[in-house]
Amino acid sequence: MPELPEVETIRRSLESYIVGKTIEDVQVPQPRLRRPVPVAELKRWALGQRIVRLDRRGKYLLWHLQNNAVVAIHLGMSGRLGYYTEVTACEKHTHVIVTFAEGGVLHFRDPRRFGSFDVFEPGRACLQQMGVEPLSADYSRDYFSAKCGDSKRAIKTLLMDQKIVVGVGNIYATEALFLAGIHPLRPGLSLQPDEVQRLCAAVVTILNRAVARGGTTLNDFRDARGEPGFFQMDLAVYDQAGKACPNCGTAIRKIVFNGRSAYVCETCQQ
DNA sequence: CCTATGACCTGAACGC
DNA sequence: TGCGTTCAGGTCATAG
Repeated sequence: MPELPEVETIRRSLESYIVGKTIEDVQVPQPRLRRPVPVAELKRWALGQRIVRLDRRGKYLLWHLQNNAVVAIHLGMSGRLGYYTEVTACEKHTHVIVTFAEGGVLHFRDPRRFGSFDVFEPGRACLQQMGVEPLSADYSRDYFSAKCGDSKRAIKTLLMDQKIVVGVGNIYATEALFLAGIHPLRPGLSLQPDEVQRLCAAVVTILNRAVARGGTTLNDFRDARGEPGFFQMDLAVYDQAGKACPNCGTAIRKIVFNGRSAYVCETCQQ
């Protein structure tokens, strides 16, 4: 489900509930996820530890513990974190339950099991293969050009490649390409310098807007408190097949490649 | 190395 | 009502 803005929204809402708290218990009623939840390691490194900081890296949520271990959570397509002040009955597809000494419990649910819930022991580097953060100073036209300027891959595929830039998924790649006026199927090497510039700027604009609005409410996105996002109004093209392009009125077309849907205004995006 | 494809899962929405 | 089909915000392994 979530891309960078959704994970960031969850991070912000969860932060106030669990930073400074001590992990008293970890239960794993269903360890099967993308990778099995490492139950023994998780208990070994997390039990009794205080959470000192919540961070986000791409689509991962990171819990930095007092002993320098890191809990890394990916929500896949359908992952949810639910915070409750009282002990609460375990819903279907609940994989991990974390209980805090100061009160409060957190449930991780993921029906499709594309998510993950891992722990990295103190000092062990994690998530080394990931690209730059699009909302950081590392992300520039020059960086993107260097990574994509020689590639024949479709620009939308490049935008979604987490080894290049993290956090951008199908919705925001689609929206950024529309805002930049660039066709999703264009090979990376075909983009002119001004187009790369426009695209990088569009990614930043779209992500900042989405973060400011608390993520996208397409189907069932909720933050850790169960509040819906507020972004539903201006998805210009994503999931808008047949509707009028907000710029020119041309019908938005759905195209499928790399096993994913993309939406495009064939007039505005060349 | 690069690229494309299917596998991994469940559930919601839709057509008949 | 129910059954079958299609599709979904993401990675990952493997084949060419």
